[in-house]
Amino acid sequence: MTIQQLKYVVALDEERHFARAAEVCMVTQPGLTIQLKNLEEEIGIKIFDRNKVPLTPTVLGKEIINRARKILRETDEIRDFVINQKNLLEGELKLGIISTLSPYLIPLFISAMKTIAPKVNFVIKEANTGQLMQDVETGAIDVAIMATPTGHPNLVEHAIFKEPFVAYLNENHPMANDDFYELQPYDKPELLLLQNEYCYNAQLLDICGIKEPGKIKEQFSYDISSIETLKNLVRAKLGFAIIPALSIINEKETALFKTFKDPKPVREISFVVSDTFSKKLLLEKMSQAVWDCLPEALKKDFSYKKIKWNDSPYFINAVSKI
Amino acid sequence: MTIQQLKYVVALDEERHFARAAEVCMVTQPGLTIQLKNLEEEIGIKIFDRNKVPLTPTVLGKEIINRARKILRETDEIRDFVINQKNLLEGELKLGIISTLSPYLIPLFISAMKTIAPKVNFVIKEANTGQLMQDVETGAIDVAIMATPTGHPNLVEHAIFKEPFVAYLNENHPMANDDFYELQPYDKPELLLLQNEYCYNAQLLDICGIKEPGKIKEQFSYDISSIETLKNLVRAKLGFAIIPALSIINEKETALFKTFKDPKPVREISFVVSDTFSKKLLLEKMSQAVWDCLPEALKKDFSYKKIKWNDSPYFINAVSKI
DNA sequence: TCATGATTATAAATTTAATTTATAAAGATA
DNA sequence: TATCTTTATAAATTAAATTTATAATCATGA
Repeated sequence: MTIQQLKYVVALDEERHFARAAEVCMVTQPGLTIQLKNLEEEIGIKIFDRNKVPLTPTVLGKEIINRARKILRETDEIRDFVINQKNLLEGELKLGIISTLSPYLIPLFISAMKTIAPKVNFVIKEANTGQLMQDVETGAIDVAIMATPTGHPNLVEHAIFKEPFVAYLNENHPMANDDFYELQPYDKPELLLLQNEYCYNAQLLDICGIKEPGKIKEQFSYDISSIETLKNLVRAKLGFAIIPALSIINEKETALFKTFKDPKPVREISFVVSDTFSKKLLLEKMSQAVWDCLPEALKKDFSYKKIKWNDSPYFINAVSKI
Repeated sequence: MTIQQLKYVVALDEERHFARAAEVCMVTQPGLTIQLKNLEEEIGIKIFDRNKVPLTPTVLGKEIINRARKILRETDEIRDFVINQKNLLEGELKLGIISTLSPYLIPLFISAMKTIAPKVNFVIKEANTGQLMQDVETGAIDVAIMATPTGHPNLVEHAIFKEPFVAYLNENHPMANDDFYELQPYDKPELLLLQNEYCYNAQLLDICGIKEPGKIKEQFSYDISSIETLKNLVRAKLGFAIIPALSIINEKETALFKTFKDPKPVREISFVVSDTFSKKLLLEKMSQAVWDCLPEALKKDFSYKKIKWNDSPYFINAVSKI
């Protein structure tokens, strides 16, 4: 069965005449006759009764013609769908992004998008994970870039990359001269966390295998609201921090940023959209833009351990290769 | 776009590997690669991202893969549908037929069906049109053979043939020696009708252009329940009858049966089924059987005037050629 | 870093299939 | 009976898919 044969069947039903149907299909009559014959032999039934004038579909033939029509419509819809998607590559897109990623990714992302889809205007909002999920659901933003899986049933996640965590030690740390960092029991009470970043903190607690956040170092009297602040606290020898890899790509002095031994703890970064989001080609282009602007090290395969930040039943904690 | 290309796309999504997908499709890897390329160029979008390992569908690609799956499923369903229909060519079928047709058609029909679908057992019920329509709707019978259109929205009609009416004159009739019959005003009061056959009588009144049945000849004191009775009444010179053509095929003495001049009045005989009736192939075979057993004269084109028997809005009184 | 293995892409040759041209057969028409 | 219309068939042609062979790419391990 070929799509062409289905076209012949439908044309023949409309024209009720071999020669005219062939003309409509821009082929000659014997070509159409033979292909109809081939199809009829393949499915094992006569679709048209040639004894009647004008020729008439058989009872079963009518059913097959209807099904053929549907299939042809659907093949056309594939084409139309792609064309429509291309039209959606202009206009405005409201993008939310978690604050522990935003300062490092957004500048690179925006310049990559300028090349890939120059007619799209981005309105960017920085917020925490909970806020972003809510905003996506209400439609306040179109797309969020955040750590996943969310476990939220109405949101669709498109994973883009795995961002490893790195440890930032101060120069007095016992492992300050090692190549890799491995979690030490004495580091746990020193772990610095962020204010108002439940998701991020939960990931760190998971890395450190800490169940009860109460045991960790008390927060300071002011809000630690950014990764940059964390770094400065480490530099002031006030603790030890675990930070995402993209936050060190602009650092000059890299000696005290230690990657973990394999499997490295990572957070999965994804585009999160509502399940009714329709700009799929734009999403694809954005995914491309993020991938293009990533440092090479993050594009390569590596052994990783995906870190969880919630206890959703949808979440599966996995050790695998990208 | 070809069905084969869609198969390749789906196989590739399942295997995520060109060589393995090609193996599944029983082709070589370059063949599959080229066809995927052709399809991607035709619709204008990359379906798979070959940069990732293993290769991954693009966001838009996922959508296309889903649509491809649906189309392939539907093509398979065409095949399955035909196979299922063939299985329905055995078992029992409850067939209803109007009494003005039954004695002439059923014997011929049954012997034709014995060749075409020998494993079908028919349970035949003779009844009037109203009863048959009700029986089809309730499922008491599967198929009815009757005059159409019925105008009933839940019934589906499959026209089989047009049966002309003929006039039966007694030997004293002024046109007894003519080749054709044309309706005469003096015949109207002499027209013989059937008891309990609203539909048949309505057709005769339509032929004769009579609006008010009250004006016609009073019925006799006993029920005239069959065409054969009508014929005998004519032979007894008790009136004039219009009868369906199939009722004279076994008559030896044909001189007093007169066909009408063109356009001949006809009744359209159809299979009538409920709109949920599913044995379409069987219906087709039955249609074939009826056609095969018809006298040649009824298979040929002729100019006709379709006679109505109800005032349904669905009915269109037409003068045309078969 | 160089060779190796795995994977996808490309080129040319081959096979398969669809289509055309030409014509026959069947049926209707005049 | 001849003619016209329509569909079917045969052989030749064209187009397209597929195969074989090989190149290019990229990750991997010595």
